[in-house]
Amino acid sequence: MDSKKDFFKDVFEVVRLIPKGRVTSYGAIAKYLGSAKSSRVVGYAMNASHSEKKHVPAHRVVNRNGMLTGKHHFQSPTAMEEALLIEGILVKKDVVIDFKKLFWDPAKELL
DNA sequence: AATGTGACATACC
DNA sequence: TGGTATGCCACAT
Repeated sequence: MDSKKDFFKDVFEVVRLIPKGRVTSYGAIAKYLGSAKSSRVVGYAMNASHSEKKHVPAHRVVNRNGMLTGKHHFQSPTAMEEALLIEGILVKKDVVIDFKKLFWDPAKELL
């Protein structure tokens, strides 16, 4: 209540904690924050990440399907794939390969 | 101020 | 098996 962006701030923090070469899902973050049903807000936070002064690796966040649904919101529609590929994450048809293996669950990793 | 929309997820039909 | 409906919260108009 201090700030309406409290949720956003938490999301950004978690996203920044995502290790290189790993990916996570909106629902995982939302759940970690305590609101699994607020997954939409997580996605919205990514959209607001542009307002954040610090860089937020939003490219490491994908939907539950492992699909790069938000790549269109990046600087370039290919920036997300490129960024992921640079980190060693293979992307095919806008879908993260071995997403299940590369999946980084904050609720478990940050436990 | 109120309504609508959205980078999702889950449930139900 | 897939489309529809609802929940969640913040932002845009």
